[in-house]
Amino acid sequence: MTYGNVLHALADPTRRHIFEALNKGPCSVGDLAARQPVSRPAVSQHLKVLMAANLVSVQTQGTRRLYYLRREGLEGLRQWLDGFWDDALASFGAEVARQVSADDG
Amino acid sequence: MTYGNVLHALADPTRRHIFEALNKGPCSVGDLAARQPVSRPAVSQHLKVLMAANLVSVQTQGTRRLYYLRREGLEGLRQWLDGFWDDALASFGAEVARQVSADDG
DNA sequence: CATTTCCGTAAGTCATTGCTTACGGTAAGC
DNA sequence: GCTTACCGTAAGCAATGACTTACGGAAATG
Repeated sequence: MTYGNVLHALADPTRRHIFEALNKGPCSVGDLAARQPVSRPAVSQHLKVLMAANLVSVQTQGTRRLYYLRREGLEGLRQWLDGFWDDALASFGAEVARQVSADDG
Repeated sequence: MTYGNVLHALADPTRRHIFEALNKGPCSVGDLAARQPVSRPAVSQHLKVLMAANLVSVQTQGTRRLYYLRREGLEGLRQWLDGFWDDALASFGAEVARQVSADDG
């Protein structure tokens, strides 16, 4: 479920651009929007989705709101991905795959 | 770009279910649809998307079409994820983050 | 206190998309 | 050859979503 939100959040290209931009360091919403081909409210809405996925966080600084990246938010997705290379699952999958390829030869 | 397709493909819950089901071994479209709350054509369309993302592949076997998982399709996404923990980027990000937290204390 | 800056949210629009039913096409069985 | 099983695609529909403009609120500036 947690990696579901992450996948959904990172599936959008604009959201990925914002996320990658924040990887270079914290940034305000206005500066973030200036480097995107979309309006500032659009960026704000995207940040809301990234927040819900625990991929970014905020820190108010005067009138500005500095968003920064949260790499921990990627952990769930990473672990889910690693699961596909799990030894037990891989060996089982390989065995079934061998049965399939057996029809070929 | 390649991980973009993967993220898009895996963002849909039904597609994830299909993908995870194929992780247990190859399966036909009908059997796949029997375990999903959607119709068979829907599964077929989802498989088309997974194919475009190089996440699955097919092998015709009589009238049946056995779909199987392709773990290589996840490599691009995995590498993209690993990039966020890259030493250089991380140190740079940490430095900027330190500047932000400097305002706090 | 009035103004400016920076931002989040509401409302509305248009494209995307996930789903369905209907159809056509290929391979096995009699 | 006809039927049956299995599947991909087309067409249509309802829902989601990404974007815009308009508005209102909070903090620095004078």
